[in-house]
Amino acid sequence: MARNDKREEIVRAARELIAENGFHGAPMAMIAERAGVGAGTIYRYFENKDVLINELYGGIEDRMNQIIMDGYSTETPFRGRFLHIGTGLLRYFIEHPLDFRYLEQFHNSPYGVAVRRDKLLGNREGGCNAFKELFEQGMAQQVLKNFPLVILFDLAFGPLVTVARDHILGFVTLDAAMIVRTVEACWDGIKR
Amino acid sequence: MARNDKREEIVRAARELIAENGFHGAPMAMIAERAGVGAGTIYRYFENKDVLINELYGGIEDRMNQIIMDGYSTETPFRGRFLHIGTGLLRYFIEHPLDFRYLEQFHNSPYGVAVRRDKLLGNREGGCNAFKELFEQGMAQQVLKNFPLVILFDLAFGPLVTVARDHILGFVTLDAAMIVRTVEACWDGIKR
Amino acid sequence: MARNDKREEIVRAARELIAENGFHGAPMAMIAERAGVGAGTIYRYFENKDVLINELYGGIEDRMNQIIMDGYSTETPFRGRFLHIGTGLLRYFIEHPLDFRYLEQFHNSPYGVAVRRDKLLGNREGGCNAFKELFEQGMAQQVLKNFPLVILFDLAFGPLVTVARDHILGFVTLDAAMIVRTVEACWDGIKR
Amino acid sequence: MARNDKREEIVRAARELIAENGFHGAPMAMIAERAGVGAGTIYRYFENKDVLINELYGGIEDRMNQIIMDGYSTETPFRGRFLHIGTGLLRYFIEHPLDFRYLEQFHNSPYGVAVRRDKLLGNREGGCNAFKELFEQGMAQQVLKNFPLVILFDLAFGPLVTVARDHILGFVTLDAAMIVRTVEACWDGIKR
DNA sequence: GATGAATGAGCGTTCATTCAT
DNA sequence: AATGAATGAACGCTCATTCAT
Repeated sequence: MARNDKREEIVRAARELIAENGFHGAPMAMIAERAGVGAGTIYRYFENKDVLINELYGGIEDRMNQIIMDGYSTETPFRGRFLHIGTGLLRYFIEHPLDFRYLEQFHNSPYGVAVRRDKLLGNREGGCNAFKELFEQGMAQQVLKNFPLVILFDLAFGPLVTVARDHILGFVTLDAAMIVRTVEACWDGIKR
Repeated sequence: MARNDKREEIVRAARELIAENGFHGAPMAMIAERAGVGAGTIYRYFENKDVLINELYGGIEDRMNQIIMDGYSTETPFRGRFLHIGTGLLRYFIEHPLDFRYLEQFHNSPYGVAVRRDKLLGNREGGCNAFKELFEQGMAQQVLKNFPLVILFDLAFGPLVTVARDHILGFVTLDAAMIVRTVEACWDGIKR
Repeated sequence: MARNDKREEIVRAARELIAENGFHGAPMAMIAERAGVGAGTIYRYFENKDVLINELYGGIEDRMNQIIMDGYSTETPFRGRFLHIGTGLLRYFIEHPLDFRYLEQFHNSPYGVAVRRDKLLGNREGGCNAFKELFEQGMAQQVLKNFPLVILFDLAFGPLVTVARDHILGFVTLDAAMIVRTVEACWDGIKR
Repeated sequence: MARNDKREEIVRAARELIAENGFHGAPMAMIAERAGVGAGTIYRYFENKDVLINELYGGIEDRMNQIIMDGYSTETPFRGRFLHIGTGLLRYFIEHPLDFRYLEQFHNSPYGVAVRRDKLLGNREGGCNAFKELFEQGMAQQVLKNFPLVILFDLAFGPLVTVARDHILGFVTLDAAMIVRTVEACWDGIKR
């Protein structure tokens, strides 16, 4: 197995196990076994479990941003841009429940807080920046309600995450139309 | 220390530690130490850690419901009733950050999922029933958008939780006015 | 409850629980509960658990000896005397399975060894002395095989204990006739 | 230390401690210490304490059966066959006092009862089957007293176990001649 | 570089014993 | 005298991490 393959297997195994069982349900030995490598090998690629968890997070976020931002254009009117990102996000969650579960586990840990702080301070790249720009422009042009940026994020993101969770847990089933309607409702919440 | 004081100390210590560090970061021995009791003493009041966690949750929920529902009247128009509950909830979260953090930890665990399922099925008492009634009536009277109840919950609750978290983590600071404006924005999201 | 009643209740509860569940399955708190007394009360009557266990043993042995030796006469010929004691013993075991189980638990512990040592050295009273006398006389009069006393004990007692255990565990069912035949077989083993 | 050595050390330490102090007197940490390994290491070789206890038992039984049955021939007359097995057993006990004490502890536990049940039902291999065959044939050919098989076992085994215990505890000392005479006495007990 | 056996601190929990009431 | 709440050492077991091979 080539070096990169090995790393990839470790990442895949860790994501699966953590998403399925939480951080507690994913001991390093189990990750190693599922990845088909030795337990010690993981430590050649990741300094320790925390680092693995953080890198895993970054990988998911990157892939998610890429998919969401595909076809995104700053030429589109505000509402369309919001719907693009919002539905993209919600669709990604639903189509990648393992990633979603992982993100939830992650955000509910000390690291999650640190990462979120960096994001809000703009220290991190990603689709969030598109959101940030969108919201700042939207407020400047009086299309959006005048709120601290963080709250605008929460009004827009909050329901999407919660809805995705309920879909994945089986409390409700979202089809394409419902996804759109849900994101439209979020828009109603933030638009002036 | 009287018997009830001791129990209260255990509950306080557990809530603090779990809120601050999560379930993993709150070993029974540490809870006992912070409560100023012996490790075995906890088991006189709670059969095991799971029971402690669940009772803690129940206590928080009860207190929260009581405060939120105080002054609530089904005579008030829909919007007013929603604002009453929504601002009550958000205010409670902000004024009881430990409770809020605890609830977050709890809902991100297998127990949390089970509890949420019961709630949705109406098997549990509490403020949620008021919400449920409000939403069902609101939809029936065409005041609210027509959505599955679960999604309506998410559109209304999701942002409040997210906003509360950001306030508590210090990413934004909510004053009384901002609390109201935030809940009003949530109303805009669900109203027809 | 009078003092002696209380002591008796503790003894009864302890015997039952230890016989049923072994020493591990009989915590002091459980004994206290079944006896209907406070946990600390036991320590007014018995210095600690070990003392309780030992006194319990003595009580069982005393009662057993009394029953077994009832009607025993040194006038009877050797064989009859052996059958009297042997069948008495086996019958007692079968009719008092709790006592038997207790004795087994007890003998399989450090205390059991000490007690057995005392017995063989003649430091303890009881039915054993009758056995001892019987065996010593029997050997002197060439009715019994010439063996160290200890071995004669073992040849005579060993099967009775084992048979009783198997009866109580349900591996075999002994009726009155079988009891006699079993003890007769033991006699065949030791007689010259 | 090689892998097999380590396993062997754990087995040795466990057998010693359990034989000397019983199951309660042999905590896993103590076994590990005496074996010269870390506490967690034991769990690489044995799933849990119960498994360790059972495997230990199986190992002892296997070795014992092999030694006892060495040179055993179904051509030999009944008495000779019984003496072969009986003296083999007693000699094994005396020469392997740790094994003997271990077996006693084991049989006085829930597992021991289950194992004995299996043996009686013939679900287990080993020297017992030779005994069983011997007894059944012996009864059929009227050489042995007519007893339920279980009782015949007890009459033959019971004294051997008891004698071995007394020898090991130092209450009596058996030499080769005394071993033979003891087993002969057992034969007298079961022969017609 | 890769391995996986070995480690030991730390977990949740039990229970004989004490002592304030 | 009697209580039973409180204790904390000790248990079986897990798992992130190390290091000899």
